[in-house]
Amino acid sequence: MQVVKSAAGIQKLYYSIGEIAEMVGEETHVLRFWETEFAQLRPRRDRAGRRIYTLEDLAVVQRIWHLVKVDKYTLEGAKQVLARAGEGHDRAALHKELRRLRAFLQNIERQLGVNSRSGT
Amino acid sequence: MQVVKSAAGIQKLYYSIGEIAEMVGEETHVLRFWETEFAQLRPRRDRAGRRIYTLEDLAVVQRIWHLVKVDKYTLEGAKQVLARAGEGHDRAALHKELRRLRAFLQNIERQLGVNSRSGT
DNA sequence: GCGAGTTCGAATCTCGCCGTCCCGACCACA
DNA sequence: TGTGGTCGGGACGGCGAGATTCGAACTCGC
Repeated sequence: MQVVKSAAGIQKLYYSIGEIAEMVGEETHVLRFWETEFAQLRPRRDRAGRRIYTLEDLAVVQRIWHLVKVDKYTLEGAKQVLARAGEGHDRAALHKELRRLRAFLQNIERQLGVNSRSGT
Repeated sequence: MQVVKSAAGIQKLYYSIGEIAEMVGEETHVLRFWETEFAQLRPRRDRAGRRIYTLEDLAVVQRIWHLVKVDKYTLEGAKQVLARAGEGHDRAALHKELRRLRAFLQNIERQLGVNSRSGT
């Protein structure tokens, strides 16, 4: 707890590997290992070469943690998911995709309404 | 290819473990192993005690195969997914969930439209 | 009814993913 | 100046997910 002191309610800017490790309930060496595996996890360093994690970095760690420990993907599988999530940063494409999805859901809903038999 | 002979275009009723294995590109021993792991995969047996797979069994095998080999879940993860997929057969609940989802998507879309700055 | 092929279950073996452990060195700060 | 966190690297380890092996049973074409 040394990088940026936080007065009441003020968010810290950076966190050490030990703090992050504790937050997600893993050991520091696991975080270091994940760092060798996930291109998305590349915290900056301070002048002494030590990792400094932003809240964004924390989010990435938590994402990985969830994929691996809760969903139970292999690391390879988690990489795939993250890589895929990294796409689609185009706003127009997102819009389009959302519209498509909504139409799709609406369609399902319609079919559920009309077809009252539970055909196999 | 011995259980039920298929004339042109007629679907067979049952498939042997060897046939199923070939269809999904795995060895028979893998299917036997998966059977010990997945409660959903319990093909019936013929009088001699040999497995006979229906198309439904095939679908389960393919589902597992996709989860493990494409999505790259661990077996444990694939089990979770399958178990979860087994729930939610209630039509009303589905309706509700669909409506919730549509509203959710609509909301995202609205925010995308309004907020033109790429925050964070 | 014979040989070739498939399947059976159980036991044993293998391999590599995913960490663990250990190390000496560095750095901060009290 | 000593205590504690962090650094990277290399050796080590458990175990998840198959692979292999076995003798025995069954089926099929002939």
